[in-house]
Amino acid sequence: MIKESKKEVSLENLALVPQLTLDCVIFGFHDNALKVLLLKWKQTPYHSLPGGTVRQDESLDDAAKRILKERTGLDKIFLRQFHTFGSLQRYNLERIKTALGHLIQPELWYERAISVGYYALVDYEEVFPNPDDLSESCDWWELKEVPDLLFDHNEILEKALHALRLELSFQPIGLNLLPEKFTMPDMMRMYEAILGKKIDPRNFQKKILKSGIVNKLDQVKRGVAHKSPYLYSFDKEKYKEVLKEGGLFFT
Amino acid sequence: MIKESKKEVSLENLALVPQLTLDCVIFGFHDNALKVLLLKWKQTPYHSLPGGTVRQDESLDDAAKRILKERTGLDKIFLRQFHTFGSLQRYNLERIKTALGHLIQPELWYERAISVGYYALVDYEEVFPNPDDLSESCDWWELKEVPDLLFDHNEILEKALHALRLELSFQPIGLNLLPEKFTMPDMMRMYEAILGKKIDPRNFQKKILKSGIVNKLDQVKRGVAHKSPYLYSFDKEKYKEVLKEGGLFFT
DNA sequence: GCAAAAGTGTTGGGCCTACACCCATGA
DNA sequence: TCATGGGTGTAGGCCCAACACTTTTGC
Repeated sequence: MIKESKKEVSLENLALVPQLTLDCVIFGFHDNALKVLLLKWKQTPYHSLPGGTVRQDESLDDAAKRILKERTGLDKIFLRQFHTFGSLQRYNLERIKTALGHLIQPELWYERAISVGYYALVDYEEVFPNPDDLSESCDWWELKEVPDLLFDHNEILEKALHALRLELSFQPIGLNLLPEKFTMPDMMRMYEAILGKKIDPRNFQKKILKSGIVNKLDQVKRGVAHKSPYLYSFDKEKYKEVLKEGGLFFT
Repeated sequence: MIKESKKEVSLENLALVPQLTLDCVIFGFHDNALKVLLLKWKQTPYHSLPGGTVRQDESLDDAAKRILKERTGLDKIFLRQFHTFGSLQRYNLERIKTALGHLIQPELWYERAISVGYYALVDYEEVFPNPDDLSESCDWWELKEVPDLLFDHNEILEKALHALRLELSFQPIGLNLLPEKFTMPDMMRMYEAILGKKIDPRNFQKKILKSGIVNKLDQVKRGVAHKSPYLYSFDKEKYKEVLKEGGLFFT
C-alpha cells in the first residue's frame, strides 16, 4: 500500500509493482482454538494483517512465500490465494495518513491499492512470530478476539475464513495445522474450530478412519490428565489421493 | 497488459492502474455444449480472452462489469472473480511484440503484468458479441475447439472451468446460463456440459425437483421433433435460499 | 476414589445409484 | 408408421446422524 519505503529503495534498490500489495491471513491451531497472526504498528494502538508488496522480479506466489517466511520463519507451508481485493474504498487515505504518519511518509501512500489475499495454515508450535520493521509485535489472536484492524483487513480475514471452511468442507486439510503426531480429539477440535460447531466424536472418528488419511500409531500420549489418547499420523500418500478425488466431505 | 493505449489517453484521458489487467472467461450454453467467447486480433491469426485494464476510479468488479458489457451488451450478469495470475512468465514479451506490433507500440508493453481473472455465465441467446478496437471478431467457441491462445489465456480458461465446476458442485448455478423458460433435458445437458459427464435423467430430475429451485409450468415446448417436453422456470426465492444453505451437491 | 476426557457400536432413515420401458410428436 | 427423444418408478446399498456407557488416567 506504500509506493516504496525509503529503506527498501536505498538499501536494496528493489523495484516494486506499483499499487499492488499482498496480505496474508496466517492460521494456526492452539488451545483448541483457531488463531491468526496480527501485527501491531509501532507506537500506535493499531493492528493489521501481515502483508507486503510484490517485487518486479518475483511472482505473486513467491511474494506470498517470502512474506510468510519473514513473519513465521517457516519455509514450506500450506498457502492459498483466495481473493483479490480491488474496491476503491479499501482504506480511508486521510485516516491512514494520520494513524501511520509517523512511520511512513504521507506522500508515499497511493490513492488506492489492490491487494491479493492469501491464507496459510501453519503448525502453531513451529512458528516464531517475527514483527516487521514497522511493527512492534507479531502475535497470535483468537478469532473471536480480533480487534478492529486497519484498512479492510477485517473483511479480508472474514473472506479467508470463509474460503478455508469451503476448502475444508470437501478436502482433507489438517495436515498443515497439526503436528507430526496428534490425537483424534486434537484433529476433531481443529475441525470444530474451523467449522465453528460441535462434531460427534464417534461419527468423526469413523469418517476419518474410513477415508484412510491417518494411521494409528502404537503409542499413546502420556502425561496428560485422564485417559491417554492414541496418537495418529497422516498417511501422506492416501491424503494426496483423497485430495485429488475429493473424497471427504464435511458440512 | 499495455501501459496505456494512445486512444484511451488522448480521447478520454483516463488514468489506469499500471501493470494490472483483467481477463474475462465468458461462458454460454448452446447446442448442448458449453461455449466461451474469444477475440481474434486484427490482421493476425491469434486469439485471446476478452480483457482490459482497470481505471484508477473504478473497482475491480466494476472493471469486470464494464468489460463484460462492452463485449456482450449485457448488464446484470453472473460474474465471479476466481483467481489472480501473477507469475513472471505469463507471456513472452518478444513474441507478443512480434505478434501484435502492428496494433500496439512495442514500447507500451510492460515487462510483466498481473491479471485478475473473472468468469461470467450468460444466456447465449441474449448476447451480441462485439469485438473491441483491436479485434476483428468476437465469437463463441466450443471448449474442445479452443485454439492456442495468446499470453497464458489457455491456462486462465482451464482454471475458470475448474472454478465453475467447483461452484456448480455445491450450489445451483444454471439460472444464469439458461433462458427464462427451459426444459428439464436442457438443464440436464447444461450440467453435463459443465461437468463433462453423463447424468441419469431420472435421478437428475428427482434431485432438481426435490431441491425446489424450479417450478413446472403448464406449458410444453412445441415445434420440436418428438415428444413435447415440459417447460420449467427457476423459483428465484428458493434458488437464493439453496444458494445460501448449500443444499444441492453434484459430484 | 473421583473427576475428566477417551474410546467405542448400533440403528434408522434418507439419499443416491442403477436400471428399462412406454409415450408423444414431427417427419 | 417410424424414429427419436421425453417422461417416469423402484429397489438396494451406502452413508450419515443420533445416541450413552465404559475405560483409563492423574490427582
